[in-house]
Amino acid sequence: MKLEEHPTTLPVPTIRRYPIYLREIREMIDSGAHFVSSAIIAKKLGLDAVLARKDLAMAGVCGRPRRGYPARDLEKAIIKALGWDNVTDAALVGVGALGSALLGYTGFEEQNLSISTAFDCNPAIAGLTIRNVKVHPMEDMQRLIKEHNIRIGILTVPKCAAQKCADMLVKSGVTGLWNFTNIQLAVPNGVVVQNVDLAQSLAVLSHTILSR
Amino acid sequence: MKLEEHPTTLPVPTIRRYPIYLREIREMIDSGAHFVSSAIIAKKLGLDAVLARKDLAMAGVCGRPRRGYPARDLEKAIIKALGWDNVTDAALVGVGALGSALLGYTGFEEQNLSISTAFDCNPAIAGLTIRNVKVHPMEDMQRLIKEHNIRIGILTVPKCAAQKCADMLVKSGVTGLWNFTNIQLAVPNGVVVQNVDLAQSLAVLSHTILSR
DNA sequence: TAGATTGTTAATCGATTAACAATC
DNA sequence: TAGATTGTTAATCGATTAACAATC
Repeated sequence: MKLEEHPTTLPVPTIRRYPIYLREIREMIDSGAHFVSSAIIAKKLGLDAVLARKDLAMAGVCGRPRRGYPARDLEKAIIKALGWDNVTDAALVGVGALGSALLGYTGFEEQNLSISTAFDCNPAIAGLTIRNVKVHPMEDMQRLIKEHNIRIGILTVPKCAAQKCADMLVKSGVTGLWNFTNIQLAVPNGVVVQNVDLAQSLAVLSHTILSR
Repeated sequence: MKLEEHPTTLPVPTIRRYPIYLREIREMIDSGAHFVSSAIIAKKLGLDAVLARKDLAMAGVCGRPRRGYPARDLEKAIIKALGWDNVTDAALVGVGALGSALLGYTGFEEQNLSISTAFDCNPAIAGLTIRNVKVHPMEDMQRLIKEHNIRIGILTVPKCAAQKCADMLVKSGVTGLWNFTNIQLAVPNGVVVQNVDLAQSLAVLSHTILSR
């Protein structure tokens, strides 16, 4: 009988809370804490303490009664669970306003994400260096993605180009797509798509304002 | 006994799917459809047909056996449920790279959101007109937000300024904050905060790639 | 009519919360 | 020791899915 090779899949809600815990834990470490308790973290984040405790337990770190969890270990465990323990190289396609903003965003260091390569079909843009990242023509995609062993493709192209660019990225070998367009992408099995859809977020905001 | 004045609160997962249904329905209307069925919509979006049917039912539109739902009515009902039937004016604070990108994003028309005013504390930026929106100094916030009856504040400032700007927006009278910073904002009761946290989205993507 | 579709009611599933024992 | 905290087990809650009746 073969053992499970892959790490266990955690519940999506838990995964979504991990980056928030992570920030909090890091902040506490920075202010000198060696142990952090679920109660304090939960309070700061407005969550139930039991929920936080369960989430943290899933990262595989044991806490100590009266003390809490060892801060560094917890930090490392969460980073590991998210796959943020090594630098992940990503390629961004579509260097428009949003694409440039993402290229210049320094916050991705927190996630060990490095947008090392960018592509644009506009010959006036390809060739430029935007925010320290060189923009390449689409023809070079397959070669560069293989060369740099890039796993994640970031889609910041106009709607109409989205599926075509997704296809190119997949063909070049990326296994994850971070989709900032509003298109429902079709991808082969084994490729993961994560959509960032501002309309969904705004919908919750507007509806909540409305029904208050 | 007093009747409930506010529209019923719908489940958040349903609300988050509404913009996706809306796009699909609009597309079908554009291609001449007068009726749309839950089965077809669900198939296109990769959802269960019963789920789509329940979601659509919550918008309050009755479908007809063998036909489906009247497309226009359904469109209107969803728009209404989201509060997108009238233009909502929003103010954006922090005209950096992300702020500018949002100012220039044409997709908000779909949601009837108009970012009509922007603010920046940098005197080199305040006074400029960026992507057709005039940027004002922070001192003018309270006056302008009241004058234009602005309900939503969009926060695209650096971390360190986030809470202070949120306070100013709330003081000026906005009831909803669309928070693009990674800070956990503290707001008084009655003010709604919706966070757009890329780290959460990336966490799901990285973890899913990892555990595949 | 037959069959596609809606609408409703019940069952399942998973996440959150509650209760409480264990430990330092 | 007393009390704060973790960890576990059970209960609750809500969303999704399944089963099936109603309708055109």
